[in-house]
Amino acid sequence: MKLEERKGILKFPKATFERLKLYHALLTQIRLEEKREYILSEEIAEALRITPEQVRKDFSFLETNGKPKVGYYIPELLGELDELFGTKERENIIIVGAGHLGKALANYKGFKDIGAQVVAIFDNDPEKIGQMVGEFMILPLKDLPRVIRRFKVKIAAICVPEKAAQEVADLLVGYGIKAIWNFSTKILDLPDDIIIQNEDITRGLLGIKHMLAERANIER
Amino acid sequence: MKLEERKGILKFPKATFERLKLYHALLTQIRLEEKREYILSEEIAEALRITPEQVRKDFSFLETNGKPKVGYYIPELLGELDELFGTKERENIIIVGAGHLGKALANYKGFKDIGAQVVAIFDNDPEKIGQMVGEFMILPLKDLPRVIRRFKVKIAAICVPEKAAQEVADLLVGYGIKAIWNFSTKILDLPDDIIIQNEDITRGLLGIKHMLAERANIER
DNA sequence: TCATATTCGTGAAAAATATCACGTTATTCT
DNA sequence: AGAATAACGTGATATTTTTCACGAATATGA
Repeated sequence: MKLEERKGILKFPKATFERLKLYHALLTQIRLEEKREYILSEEIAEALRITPEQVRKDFSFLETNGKPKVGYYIPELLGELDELFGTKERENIIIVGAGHLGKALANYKGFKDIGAQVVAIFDNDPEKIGQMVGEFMILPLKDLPRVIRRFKVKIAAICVPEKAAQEVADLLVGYGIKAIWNFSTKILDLPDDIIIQNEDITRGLLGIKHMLAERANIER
Repeated sequence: MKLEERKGILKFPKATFERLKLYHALLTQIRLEEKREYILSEEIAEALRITPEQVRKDFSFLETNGKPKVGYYIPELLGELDELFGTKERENIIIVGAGHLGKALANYKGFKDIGAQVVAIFDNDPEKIGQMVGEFMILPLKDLPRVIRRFKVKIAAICVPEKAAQEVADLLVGYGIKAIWNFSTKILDLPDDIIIQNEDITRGLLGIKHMLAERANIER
């Protein structure tokens, strides 16, 4: 294990970091839905289908401590995770592509829980430009530079068809975008210093199919 | 390393399996867009931001061999991956929730590339029932049992608001659904034998925010 | 044809991650 | 208050995954 503490910022194992996101989501939900104060590692583990040991080990990288027989104090734990993920620091994002997917994103209400805020949605279809999506008016691509500058946007969600994705990504990078949140299935070719997060949903489906097939095999 | 070969079915390391999905997506794209026959591990690695050694190691679990100085023969490689993922065996899926997200899924054309097929979309809003989404008419939830039986549906995509997700999931499981493809942010509580694939997009955004913050730190 | 330059294939080593085991601590019950 | 019990914290161990290093194979060009 090779952890570094640099300028007070704890570094987590990558795998732990991934699970911290899950804990954050779970705890955020519990806080909204239930009026409970404490949660056991066992309960978290069951909800996320992992082991309690894993949960406790992950939390050992945090400051928050649990109490034997009682569990972790949810407000404290969630507070630390919020801090860690910077949910208080707002990051502005733009959406390119106002199809169903782009509209779904534009209407999503959960961004504020993770410190994000949609500031505009774009499309190049003259029919769509000017229409409203929730609180946003669909803007033409030529407005991209202005909006990116005005709102200091670093993150852009790409919701255009596969054929157009690379072109749009290049455009965005040209305008100074630092991270591409890619909802198209196209595997983008971009400079190394540009962050790419692919949300290609078909991967999840392949996983499901494989598990179903595996299960069918075992049962026979 | 502890691999098993059981009834002719090779078991892969889990991490390798995840990357095989990426190779499959990349090669599928290349076959459609370009007219090339061979690809180097180096090229694959660059596109996916991993190392060529990793690619070659992963492929070492497959039958397909590459040729030094030439690379891997794309049709053979893709053929083996298609076989592995069962893209020829069609799995029927239903969509519950005809909001923007459900509609986006219903209109997605890439399912056939991975051996899946949407057969119906459902909603409980009387306003929406009967409307068309692409080629599908939105059906009421009471039709669920009939459709599930008729099309032998094992996979259901949940595209309803967070508040309704658990209830819908329970309903689906009651009707015999085996795998839940969860597009809501709700962390579902379901029997262990039900496969759950969460597509909660906010996790990806947390990752982006973290990388941006990390980068800003390094640069200072 | 032979030398050279690439690129593949894959054991071996290193690194990362998960599991185990058990001491510690907080609560509950008598 | 003291004993019993349940759950946390974490070093040690086991497993998984990645990286390294180098021999083998293939194309290219003199």
